[in-house]
This record gives sequence, structure tokens and C-alpha cells, in this order.
Amino acid sequence: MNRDRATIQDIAERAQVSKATVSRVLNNSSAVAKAKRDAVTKAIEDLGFRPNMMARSLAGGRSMTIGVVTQNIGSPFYDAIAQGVVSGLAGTGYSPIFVDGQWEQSRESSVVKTLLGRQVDGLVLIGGSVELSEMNALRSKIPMITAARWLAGWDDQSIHIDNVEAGYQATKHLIEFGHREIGLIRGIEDHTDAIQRFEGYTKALAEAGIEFKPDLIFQGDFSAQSGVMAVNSWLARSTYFSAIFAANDTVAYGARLALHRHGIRVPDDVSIIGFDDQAESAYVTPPLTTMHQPAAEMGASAANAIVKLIQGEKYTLPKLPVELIRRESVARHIT
Amino acid sequence: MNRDRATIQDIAERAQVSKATVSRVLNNSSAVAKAKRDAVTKAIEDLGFRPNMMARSLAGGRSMTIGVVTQNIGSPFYDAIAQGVVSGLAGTGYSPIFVDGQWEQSRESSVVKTLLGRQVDGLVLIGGSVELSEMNALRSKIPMITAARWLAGWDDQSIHIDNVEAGYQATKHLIEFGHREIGLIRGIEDHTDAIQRFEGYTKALAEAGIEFKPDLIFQGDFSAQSGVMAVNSWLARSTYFSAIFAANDTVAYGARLALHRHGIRVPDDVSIIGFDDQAESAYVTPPLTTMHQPAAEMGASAANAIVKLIQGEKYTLPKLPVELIRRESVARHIT
DNA sequence: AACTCCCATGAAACCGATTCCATCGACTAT
DNA sequence: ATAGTCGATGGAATCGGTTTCATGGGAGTT
Repeated sequence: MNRDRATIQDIAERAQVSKATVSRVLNNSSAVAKAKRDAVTKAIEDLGFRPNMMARSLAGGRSMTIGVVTQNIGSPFYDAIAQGVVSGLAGTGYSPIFVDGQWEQSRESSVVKTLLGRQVDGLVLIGGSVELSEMNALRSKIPMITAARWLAGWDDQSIHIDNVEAGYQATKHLIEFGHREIGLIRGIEDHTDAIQRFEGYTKALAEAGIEFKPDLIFQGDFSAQSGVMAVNSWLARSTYFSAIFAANDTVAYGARLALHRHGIRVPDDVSIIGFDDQAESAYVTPPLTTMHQPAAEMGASAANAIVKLIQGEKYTLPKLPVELIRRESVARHIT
Repeated sequence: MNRDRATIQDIAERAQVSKATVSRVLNNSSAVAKAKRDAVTKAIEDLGFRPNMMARSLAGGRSMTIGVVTQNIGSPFYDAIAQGVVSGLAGTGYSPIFVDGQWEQSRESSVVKTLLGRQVDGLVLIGGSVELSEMNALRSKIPMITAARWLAGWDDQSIHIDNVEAGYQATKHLIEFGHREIGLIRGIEDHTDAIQRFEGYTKALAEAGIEFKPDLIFQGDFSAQSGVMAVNSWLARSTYFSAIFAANDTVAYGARLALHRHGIRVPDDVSIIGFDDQAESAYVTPPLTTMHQPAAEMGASAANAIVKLIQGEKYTLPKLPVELIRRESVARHIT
């Protein structure tokens, strides 16, 4: 079907040089006389030659691919990071190959193995739940960078925001607007991000001298549905709250809808703050106040870092800021 | 760094057989005596051997990868299809490698070339704007399937919904609810989907004996912002409308927000119907009535088809239905 | 003019698999 | 008993590149 492609041998013959020389001009790996170089270039042009990546990888020991493990293609936040990786890799010669961990740890380990079999030169893990010990074992075998996940001892190979600080800021914003009964809808139970944001929440409360009330904590799972369940649960138990800090924007949408169902207005009666600043948040009603995560930048930085890491060059992982985006879902609490 | 992996040679030695035999048990390509087969299996187990994909591809002429070209990782509808492809490919032995066309035709052609250099065994194009002539040329070189794009003469390699019918149904739904002045926010100007949905719109209008008013057509670009611009534009020119048919859900969000800004209620004053049924649509306020596209199924079918196509087997592309999802953004028009 | 030294170049080995082909032994048919 | 088959097996070629190594010639030095 596609058995018509020119090989390096064809180029060599046409340009009257050896395969070795063709390889040299291809990789610019050693000096080649201008006349020959031009001849080779022309032959490549004429025959529309493009090197076979497989052969190249096999011989060179490099595959020029980066394995990118994401949790779920279609998850807004992780997608944004993935897109950052794509654009960060553009022009580097490396191509990403994406695999989907489907939020399952076992699946994630297995796709990583697949990737290794494909001889990827490096790995970028977005989020993920592979255990630290496994990660550490992996680290010695292949260059890797994790994004949006905090791991002990991985400071120079992990790019992430300060979730404690972000949780603190979000909560503080609500407090500054006069709220004292702030419902928190948590993310997946043992998810580091969720734990750290919760920590920021309690810290802000403590700092403001507000009593921590366990009733105001709802254990969710990052889904919109968990947002509606949270609100319904509080309402059913008559737990009073004037504001909600949602695990992410999707959860906030769910909460907002549940409030709407009960005739509770946002932000007049209850304020909501989300997390992630996903694209839709600027267009929902009311536009959602949220903590913006620089997802695309994270992805791009991860891409940049993995390439440098592979090439053994120095790199620095930028300290990425999370920013409070004030829109219209948070209002001053009327006492 | 990872120069410790076992090769087929190591297995052969350990199992006291030849490389050829190892390859045979690996691929189950020809009978091998049970004793030897067991010895090989054990050796593979012991050494944790996993075949080098690159070498395999080079020798076998197959790379076991499918190139997937998407328009933009992070676009809800295309992502859903991509995810369908991922799950459809799971367990087939083929892995997807995604590239991003960034909505640019030139970029798209170039990434396809990259993919070809990587010896992908097949191509799945999601959406896209590569010209028909180029597509036809490509078709003879490599197995390919397109998803969510209609192309003349591609009936057996293209999986898509009937956009004319979908546009017709959406409009008809509005008409049945008593609406006669229906604003249409179009997608990208020369996008086939947009053109066909528009055709469905005019068809429904004609059938109901409603006059077509050019003023009610707004040329958008599938973005939320184009939704707000449409509404603002109609309002500024005092164009009367009681319902809106948005190019997709994202556009609908924008339109809904713009209406909100003007104090116009949805669906009490104006009804809105979207397209795609993206995940958030069930949770916005009010939940959005929309045309559901079976995106994941499209992706899975495309995956299934490309594998069969590569293996030269028969396959059928299912006729996928688009379904009206009645939620709460459409109400009866009060005259 | 003689002698290094270096640089451009091609031949050949190699990367890790698959696969063609020849061989060998056992089994069946005559 | 002998020729003919057939299944299991190993040797070697092959896929399309990269890289090592040896070599020949030209420039530079004295």
C-alpha cells in the first residue's frame, strides 16, 4: 500500500554518496562538503524522502517521542495541560503520544509499560495516582516530569501549583466578603490536591478565628453531580451556609444548579467560588468566580523540561501562580 | 539509562532455542512444540522481557499505531470523539498517537506528514479541513477513516451524523413549541457541519410555512463569544426573536449569558437550543435543551473500522442517530 | 620538498525484531 | 523397505537507518 517510499539508500545512490554521508547531512552530525551536502539535499527534495522513524529509533536508540499519560481525555483541566504539552513540544522534533489512564491506578501502570515498550524517550505524567514507590523506581529508568501532581522529593521533576495556598486564598476571599459559614465540597478523598486545598481552607478559617464545622464539609468526587448532592445534603439537614468553595468548576456548576432548583439565588443568597477556571466558567450565569490554574503553561513547561532533561541540559521549572479570578458568583454577605 | 532491557536474543539463549522460535511464540505465528513454548514463556517471564516496538515495526512493516488527528485538544466535542477512539482501540494491540491540527489546514497537512514518517498503520481524522483532493490522494496511500466530517464519495470511510436532519429536528422542535422568529447562530462560515445545519433550519422553516428572515442569521464561529455577539447584535438592531438555535452548546452558553445581561429570561422570554450535548449542558441554568451527538460512539466506531480496514476485514459503519435532549431551555412560546 | 595532522568519506557493523528458506526427523503411503 | 510429506526448528537475510573505524588526500609546518 505504501511500499513506495524512498530510503536513505535511494538518496545515497542518486546523490552519488554513501548512506553514511546522507545520514550525516540528515542529522547535521558531522561536517560534509558543501557540494555533497547540496546534492543530498536536492536528492531528498526530488524523491520526497522522509526518514523512517522506526529505523531511526532502532539504530539511534532514541524514538523522539514523549509519552504523555493523562487521566481522562475530555477532562477540562487535564486537557488544558495536555494541550500545553502539545504546543510546548511543537518544533522540538519530539512528538507526544497520549495514553489515557482512565483514573485507574492499575490501568495507569499498564499504559506506562506500553509506553516503555514503545521506547519513548521521556514521560510526562499529568495528574495520576501511581504510587510513589513505583514512581521512584520508574524515575531511574527514564526521564520523566509530572504535572499537576505533588510528590515528595520530586521538586525538580514536578510542576504544580501550591494547592494549600490556593485553597487558603479562595477561602480568604470568601471570608473577606463577610462569609463565615463556608461549605466545602471536597474532591476525591485521597487526592493530594483535594487534601491540600482542604488544608488551605482550614488555615484560612483558623486565621480568621472562625470555628471549623465538620457539617460544612461534603465529600465529593470532582463531578458536577457531587456538587448537587452537596447542596441537597446541606439543605436537607438544614446546615446553614452563605458560601460554597467547590473542588473545581464542574462541581460548582452542579452546586449552582442545585441552588437554582431550590430557588436560592447566586450570588445574592449564596456565593460560590470554583477552582480551575475552565473555559465555560466565564459564560455560565452568573459568571463563576474561581481560582485560575495556568494549565496550558504547566503543560508547556513540562514539555520544555522533559526535552531538556532528555538532552541532559539544565532547566528550571517555573513557580506557577494561581490567580483569583473575580467574576460574579461571589458577593458580600449581608448580615 | 535504560540500556538494561532484555532482547529476543537473551530469551533465545536462556530458553535454548533460536530467535526465530522466540518470535514464533511471541506472535503465535506458527506451531511450536509445547516444551519449547513453555521454556520461552518462562524465560520471558523471568527476564521481564518486552519486545522493542521499534524493531518490531521495522522488521514487520507494521507499527501498531494509529495516527489520530484532532482539531484541538480541549474542544469538548472533538475530545469526546478522541476518547471514543481511545476506548475503541483498547485491547486491539494498536495505540493511538494524537496530533493537534490547531484548526489550521496547513498545520493539519504537516502533522499528517509527520504521522506518515512515524509509519502509522492507519489514520483517523476527526473533523478537519484538509481539502478533498488531498484527502483522496492520501486515501490511496494509507488506510484512513474520518469522523465528524462529511466528504463526497467517502461513505464507507467516514462516520458522521446527518447534520441536515439534525438541524431540521432542532428547528422543528422550536417551531412545535410555537416559535416563529428563530435566531440562528451559525458556525464557522465554510464549515460543512454549519452549512448543513443551516440547510436543515431553512427546510424546517419552509415546511412550516415560516418566512426566512436573513436578519435572524448571525455568522458566528462556534465560540461562546460569538453567542454573546449574536444576541447583542440582534438586540441592538431590535430584531425580534423568541428562540435561538445555537451552532453548538458553547455558543448557547454565550447567548444565554448575553440574554441574562439584558434581563431576558430563559426560557420564559426566549428559548435556546444547543448542539452537541456537551457534559456541562446538563448542569447550566437552566439545563440546556440540545441535540445530542453520539461522540464517544463515533470515536469507537472509527477505531473499530480503522483496525478492520488495516487488517483487510469487512466492517460496517453504523448509522449514528442524533437525539433531541429535552431539558429546560426551551419553553412554549406565549403569543 | 618531506612530514604531520586533520578532515571528509565510505565500508561495514549494528540496533532488535520478523520471516524466508533449508534442514532434519518422524510418519504415512506404496 | 523406500520414497514422499509434513511439522518443527534454526540460520541467515532483511527492515532503514546510525555510528564506528579505517583510509586517502589536502592543508599546514619547518
